[in-house]
Amino acid sequence: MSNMLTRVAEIVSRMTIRDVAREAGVSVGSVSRALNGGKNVSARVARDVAAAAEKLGYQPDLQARSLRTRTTGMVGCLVSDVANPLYASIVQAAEARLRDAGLLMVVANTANDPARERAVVAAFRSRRLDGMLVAPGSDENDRAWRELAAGGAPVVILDRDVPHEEDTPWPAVLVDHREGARTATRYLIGLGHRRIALLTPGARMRPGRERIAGFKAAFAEADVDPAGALVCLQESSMDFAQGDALELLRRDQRPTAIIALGTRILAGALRAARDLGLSIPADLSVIAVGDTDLAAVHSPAITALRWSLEDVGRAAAELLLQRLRGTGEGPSRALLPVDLVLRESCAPPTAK
Amino acid sequence: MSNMLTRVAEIVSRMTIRDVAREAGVSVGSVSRALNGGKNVSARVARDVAAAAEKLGYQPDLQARSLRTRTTGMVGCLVSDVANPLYASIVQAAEARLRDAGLLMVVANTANDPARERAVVAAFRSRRLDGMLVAPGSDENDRAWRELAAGGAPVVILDRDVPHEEDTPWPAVLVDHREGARTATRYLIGLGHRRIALLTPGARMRPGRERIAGFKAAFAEADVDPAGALVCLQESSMDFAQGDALELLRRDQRPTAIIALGTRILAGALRAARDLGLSIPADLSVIAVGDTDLAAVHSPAITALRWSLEDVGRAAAELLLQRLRGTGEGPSRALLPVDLVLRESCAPPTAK
DNA sequence: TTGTAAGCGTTATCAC
DNA sequence: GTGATAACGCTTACAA
Repeated sequence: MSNMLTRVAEIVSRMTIRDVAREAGVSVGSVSRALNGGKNVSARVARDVAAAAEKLGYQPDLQARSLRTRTTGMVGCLVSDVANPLYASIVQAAEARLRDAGLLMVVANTANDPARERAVVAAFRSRRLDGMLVAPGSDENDRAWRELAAGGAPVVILDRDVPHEEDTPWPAVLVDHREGARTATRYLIGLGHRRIALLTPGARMRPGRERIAGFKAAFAEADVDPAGALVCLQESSMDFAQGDALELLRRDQRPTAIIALGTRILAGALRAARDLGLSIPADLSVIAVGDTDLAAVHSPAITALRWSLEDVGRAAAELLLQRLRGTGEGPSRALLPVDLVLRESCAPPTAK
Repeated sequence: MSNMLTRVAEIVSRMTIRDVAREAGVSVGSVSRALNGGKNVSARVARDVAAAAEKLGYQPDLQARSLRTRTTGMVGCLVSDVANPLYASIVQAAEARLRDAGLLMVVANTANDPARERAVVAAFRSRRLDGMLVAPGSDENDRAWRELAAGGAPVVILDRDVPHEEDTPWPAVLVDHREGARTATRYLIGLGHRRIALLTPGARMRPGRERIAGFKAAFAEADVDPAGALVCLQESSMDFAQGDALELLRRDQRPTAIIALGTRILAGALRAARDLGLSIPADLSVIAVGDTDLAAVHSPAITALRWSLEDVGRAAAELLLQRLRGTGEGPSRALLPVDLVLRESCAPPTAK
């Protein structure tokens, strides 16, 4: 019994810097200096302190250190849903880079709920996180953004247009969805398509808005009838997309090509095509927005717009680190390219 | 200029409990009591303090509070890769539950590197996190697990068998992969299959080991030739799986059914079948382990083993919260079921 | 009920 | 170079 208690005590009671100081026969100040900078410490003290720390299994309390240094070594990451592959890869890459820099990452999902966003921002602020990566669910949540700015900690926005004070845009990593959509659309128009449907979730967020803009821009440039540019706003659910696509493909003047976002909407469109006996690419050309497993594995393989989520995460981490170190400003925004990966799902429309 | 400075000062300099005390005309102790328990405070003080806090925009420094209370309000989550959909959903669900309980979650990816695992465990410990959720990349990393135990903070293991001291198994959330694999195999045997291939990554981790055990158990129970149970260890790469499956399906005595893990391996197997002109399910039956988009959307739709990742995350969070609150032990392990979702990819083998 | 003061474990500022 | 000692912002006995 007493044996057990001893063991528990051994395990639980943590060694403090004072214990180390006593063991090494020096002052706490010396221990701190020896363990940190290594500056202004004699070789003897350095050695004794290291030995004592090792012997006692001392591990500094970073929590306490934070109180003094006013830096927590943690950054927050606010996304709507880490389980969404789109965010998961970004978070993954950012975390890797930040951990290499010795920082821990705190994640919080908001499910696109403005109230939660505010709560998370407040929580991050109260916990004094050194910085944050944010991908809000909507661009409109003024109270949250004011809080964000008031926090004083560096912030990097992930592929969103968050409103800002006049002349101080938020540092951000942006993806060039507009140019991507334009390229894809131009490609389809080049193949001879004149009625193309863009299946995308609402224009509430930057990526959707930019895609729609690029889509329309391609039609305008090519000088073809803009009425052929069919924008179909989608809930991000497979069933919903399937229903919508069915309706769309049954029309008299059905589109001869579809540009569909992500896994769910793409899957819905593919199912609809199958249900109607339309073969790809003979009867219908398809381009996926975002290169998912499904696009790559489907037969025929689906031509897709691809951008690097890892790059987004890495760039965001880099931007944040730059601000944290306060080293000469450098660029505060990054615009990442989108590529069109040609596969087997597009062909000229069959004459009618 | 001075205007700007003032504004910056307003923004950056944080209000402390002393500021609130001064503003409200009470002592810091009273402020603390008023803001926390609300116990032993007169209505007047409560009102004045609330007003002062509101007016000054006071937000308590949770970092400082932690130092006193010895609790950080944060839990760590160690996984090999949050971008892996398998973990992403678990992390998502756990985070949701924990945040509801007022806790923040710190994530760290280890890429299955034992050294990183140790580093992460140490970092979590140094930061004095209240508890942790752990899914190691391998069950063998003794130094890390000792550190983990030494930390003293409650730990919940995610679907792994981490070695433990004699009589104190780690609290854990386990998935019944063994029973799942057994059910799937039994189903195929019932359809008449006698040569079945199990494509799964190594047996280094619990899920793989359990699946193999269940697979073999089904053969043993059914009293059919155990030589028909083909275990094919896979890298988790599509190309590799495709090559392997090709080799497998070209054999004289090729398997008439395949059980394949996840998206990548499943995709490889499907491609191999297509390349060889094998139609599913006429020539080859297929069962997916894990219900992915690919399985649901493929034509024919793939019969799959499914378990709830959300439940894993939720259960883990629940188990951890229970320990954190120290409320009477309760069960320390959860075993979650695996279901077989019947779709269109399985049929009796064609006579040969 | 309220105020005072002693920490929590560090780091940083001083004299020496 | 080294050792006291004062913060950091908060909670919590303990006194009043």
